[in-house]
Amino acid sequence: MGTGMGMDMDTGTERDLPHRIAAQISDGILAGRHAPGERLNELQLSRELGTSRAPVREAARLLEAQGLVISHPRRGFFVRTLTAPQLYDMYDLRLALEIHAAGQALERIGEADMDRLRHQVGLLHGLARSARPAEQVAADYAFHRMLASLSGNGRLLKVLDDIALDMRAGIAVIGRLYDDPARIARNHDPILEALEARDPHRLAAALRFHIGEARDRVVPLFSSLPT
Amino acid sequence: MGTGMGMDMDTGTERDLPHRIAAQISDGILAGRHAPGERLNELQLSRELGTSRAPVREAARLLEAQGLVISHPRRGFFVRTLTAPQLYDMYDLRLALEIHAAGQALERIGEADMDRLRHQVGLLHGLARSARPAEQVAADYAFHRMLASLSGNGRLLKVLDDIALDMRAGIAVIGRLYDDPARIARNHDPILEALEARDPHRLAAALRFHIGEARDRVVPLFSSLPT
DNA sequence: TGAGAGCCGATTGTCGACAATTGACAGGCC
DNA sequence: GGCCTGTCAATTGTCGACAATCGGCTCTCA
Repeated sequence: MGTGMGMDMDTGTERDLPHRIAAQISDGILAGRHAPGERLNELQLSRELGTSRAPVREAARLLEAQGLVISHPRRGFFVRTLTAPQLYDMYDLRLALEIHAAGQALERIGEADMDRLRHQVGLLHGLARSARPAEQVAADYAFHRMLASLSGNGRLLKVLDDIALDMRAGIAVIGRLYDDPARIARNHDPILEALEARDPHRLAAALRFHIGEARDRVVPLFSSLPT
Repeated sequence: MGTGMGMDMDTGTERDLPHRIAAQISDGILAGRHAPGERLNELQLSRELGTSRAPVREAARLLEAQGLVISHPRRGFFVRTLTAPQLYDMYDLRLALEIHAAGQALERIGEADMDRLRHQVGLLHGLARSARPAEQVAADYAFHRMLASLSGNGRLLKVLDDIALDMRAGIAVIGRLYDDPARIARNHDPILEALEARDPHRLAAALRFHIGEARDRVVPLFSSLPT
């Protein structure tokens, strides 16, 4: 088993200005401050950030290669719009990656890791009644990311991170994704059980069910968007 | 099944200057003109390309997000160096993705597609005696990409493309990868047979064997590099 | 009234310049 | 002799400016 890097892909170094700007724009997109399809005005952004346009453009290039932003030559940078098939593809890809990652994780996982996973699922259950969608999404994502990181495959984790970011950006327009938090929390129990039983088959099935359900719930909802 | 885009992810539009520069740098890395770990001198590159440094920096950002290049703040951009575990991770990821993609492709594949796949494998066999490694690699890659594109998942194809580029860049230092072209060509036959038989299990096994073999051959070779 | 040509403000793409930082080199001190 | 320090060329990071281009608007004409 290979381990390209630890679970924290963070380099630890202070980040570049273009990277910080890219993070700012990312956050802006995720927070809904920039709607999908919206044009990113370089001059306006640079003024808001107190810099010139050059670092902003570099940040936009980072986001472009990451898939969050698309550049139309001579027109500028635009927040990427997601089509339903693209969203479906991302769920499909996530499914394949997470199942594979979980399988790998099974062979590397320790008791301390199991504890953290259990804790995370417990957190999910606790949040189920809190009616704070943002925290639920975060906790859900944290669990999946934790599991993926236990695969030891840093590249896989990076791909999943990119997908997660892209998905969250694209479906930020849908406010209420977590229509039944308790059910979603419960969907994580079989995953946990399969992990404890070290049963790769059940693990794959549980993930397939959970992610497949999310896909079948979100994609149709997304398809029937106003615009 | 979703289809985010066709098999040609090319936008069709004329490319940006930064994109063209990024392609140039990519090619330079793949051709071995830029060794892994080497610093990319912005001024020199811009002069060679007849532009200023701004588009070069944007190109470097594109490559950075893609993983081909890494930026050390205040130090510049460097061609990414690959470690053996990272290379292993890429093979592992490729394995998971290609198996998944092939499974999806099974349900969408037509007779015309099968013909093209057959043709490609035939080409591989023909090239096995040609002693032209570059063309063999290209033909091999073309087959795998074709199969992956038949999954209909554009995002998956993009990830595989990124990995392939990254891998080829990292192992460009190893000249002779195709020590036994005939054997590698033969490894594609079971894949083709499984496809014709519409047998997902055999298909997965054939891919696992083929890619796993490549991994077990390349990674140790890479580990024992001079520097 | 509707369509088309032409103008105009706004925005992008690129450039050259300048300040800040880095790594290397030479020189001095212990 | 080896290590530390100060200087210096080379390079990066950022900026403001300028030309090119785009989309929208208005004006004109049938």
